[in-house]
Amino acid sequence: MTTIYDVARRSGVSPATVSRVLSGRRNVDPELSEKVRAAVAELGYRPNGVARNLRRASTNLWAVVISDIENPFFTSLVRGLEDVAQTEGYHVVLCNSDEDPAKEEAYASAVLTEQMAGVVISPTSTAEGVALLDGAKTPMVLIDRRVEGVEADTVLVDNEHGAAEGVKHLLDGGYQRIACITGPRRVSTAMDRLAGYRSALRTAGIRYDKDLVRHADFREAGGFAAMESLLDQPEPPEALFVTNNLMTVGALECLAKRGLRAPDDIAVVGFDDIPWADLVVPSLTTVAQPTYELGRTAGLLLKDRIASPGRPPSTVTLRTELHIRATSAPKKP
Amino acid sequence: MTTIYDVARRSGVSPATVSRVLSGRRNVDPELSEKVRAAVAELGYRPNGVARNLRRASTNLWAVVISDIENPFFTSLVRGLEDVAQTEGYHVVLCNSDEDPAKEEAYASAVLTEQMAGVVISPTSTAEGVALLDGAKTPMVLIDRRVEGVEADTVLVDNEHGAAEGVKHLLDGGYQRIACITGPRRVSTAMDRLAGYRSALRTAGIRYDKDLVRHADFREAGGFAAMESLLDQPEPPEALFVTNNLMTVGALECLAKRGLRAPDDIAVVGFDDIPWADLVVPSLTTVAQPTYELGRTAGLLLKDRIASPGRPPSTVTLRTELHIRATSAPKKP
DNA sequence: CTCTCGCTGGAAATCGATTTCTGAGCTACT
DNA sequence: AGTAGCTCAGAAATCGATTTCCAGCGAGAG
Repeated sequence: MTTIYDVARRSGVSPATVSRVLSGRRNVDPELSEKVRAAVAELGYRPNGVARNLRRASTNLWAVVISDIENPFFTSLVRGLEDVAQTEGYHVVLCNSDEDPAKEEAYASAVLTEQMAGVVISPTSTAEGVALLDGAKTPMVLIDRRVEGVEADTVLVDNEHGAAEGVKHLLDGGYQRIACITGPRRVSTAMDRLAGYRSALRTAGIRYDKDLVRHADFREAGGFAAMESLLDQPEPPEALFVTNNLMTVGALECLAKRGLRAPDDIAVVGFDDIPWADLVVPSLTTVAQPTYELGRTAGLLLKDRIASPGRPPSTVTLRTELHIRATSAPKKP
Repeated sequence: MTTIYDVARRSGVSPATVSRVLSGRRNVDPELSEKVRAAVAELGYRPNGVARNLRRASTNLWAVVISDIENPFFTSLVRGLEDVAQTEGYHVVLCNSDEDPAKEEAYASAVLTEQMAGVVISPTSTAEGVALLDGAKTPMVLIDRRVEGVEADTVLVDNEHGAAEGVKHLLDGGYQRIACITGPRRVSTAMDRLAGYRSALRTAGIRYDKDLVRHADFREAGGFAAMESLLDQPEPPEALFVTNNLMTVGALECLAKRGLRAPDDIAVVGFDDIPWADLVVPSLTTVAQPTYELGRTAGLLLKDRIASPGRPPSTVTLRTELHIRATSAPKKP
């Protein structure tokens, strides 16, 4: 391993000068500068980033803590974040928490010991990791979910409005008995989207019926089970609103298993787009989140937070977009 | 920031002893040990990972260099890798190369300056990054593609066999004029899968017709264009084999645009599974790669390579699996 | 009883780059 | 001419943990 001392010796200057030439932070005699560059090239010198990090007391790493990179919602988000990171000179460390508070905390702990420059995190329900990071004043951006009692930059989508729009679309199609499968009560997105569902019903003058609502776990199996339970009722719903992509898939699988079809047997609108939704037949109507933008915005906020740690936290709320496709076709008379 | 010296002072021992207690690499008097632990707890001490990395001359970071995390093939692979990394105490740094040799090289360079412990890489066609890493003797696992002239651990799937199986399935269904859309000539997977296509035809006694073959870029737009060009021929094909997922989607979009349907107008088999393929109607027949296993295997190889850098490189070849669905239904008489 | 071996704890060196401090040399102004 | 002020190069301190080296002590063998 060639060090800065080797380069210094070779070019007949001090290590300090080599450092100054390479970082360009101070004027150096062009002649010496040239010698240093030559020595660097000859020796194939490459600075040791770890040593630099130690001295500078910071790294160029960002962590992104999400529940599962296999969920398309997160992969696109991570892509947006990575694009920002790359242009800003950071690298992204991928952390799958699987919604497990213990894993989240382990990653948060790693963020601290490895002195990472910042974190973008989608908190688990208990958010212990968030508390740890918040206490350590690590630059942090919350994404997708709010956390009570934590003041941090946050990027959200307008869940309530998006959900209301999706449900209103079903109402406009003539559906009245609309069921809702949402997530755990402790997760802000689940509650916000449920609120949107309720507000759309209220606006349409339809009474809220709690027998048409299920709280599941945001996973495929949970969506499947919730759908079964809804269909097993004496009077099953004629339309369905599901508050995330995995549960939507679970619900659709349940329908397929029972030989039911959307929209003829039951109309469906799902939150979160799915990849290549246009190719699916019948194609799925979704409340699409701007996932790439979510990640990109988080990256920009994180960059700003690192640049000026003192400024008050801001919350950015992005709009969802209703993608009307086949599963929500108007009710036939 | 509390350091090991603070802990040492507080517990009345030397920093060396604190280090020994925390790393557990040498026997320490239980009484001192207890004092140290108490001081650690009181001060909320957390070791500085960067300092440790400098002294140990290694980090606990793995880089995974892929073309695009938004491609489901890679997201599942990355997930498999990350699971191994986590159990082995490493973190995964995500690097999207976008098939751009310059980006690949920039990431390879970062791997070296940041002293990362290892790399899993899906090489771009020119593989300059791979050459750089290979020259620096960085522990490295090649994934998905072979690289001429580089001796490194490699994880592949049996592309030729998988492709042949997919094409044979079409032949068995009574299709004869089978087209193939494959990738760039410089990419090993494109050529291996094309070879599988040819060998299946040969086995069936069908002459290879180069007018039925297109080389595209492994992207959606390329698949779309290739499909157009195939359909615009005087005698269009009656079945199609596409060698990756994005080009398959492009080809299907082209069919949809022209009002053609699979399998009635043209039967389709695609390489790479797509998420929730079962929900798509008509569902797509695919030659599925064990993507999660690919990533997991790469992780295990990398771990072994780091543990024993001297041992000869090995290549692991995993099997593909033909998922027969609707788009390849047998030809109707 | 003495010598050696083994075990433990502390002092100090070490990893490699950055940065502060110091001093030399030069300019410019009084 | 003398001095204040400036620029720039080098010496040395620094970041924080690890690890080598050494000293002291106790046990066991000869």
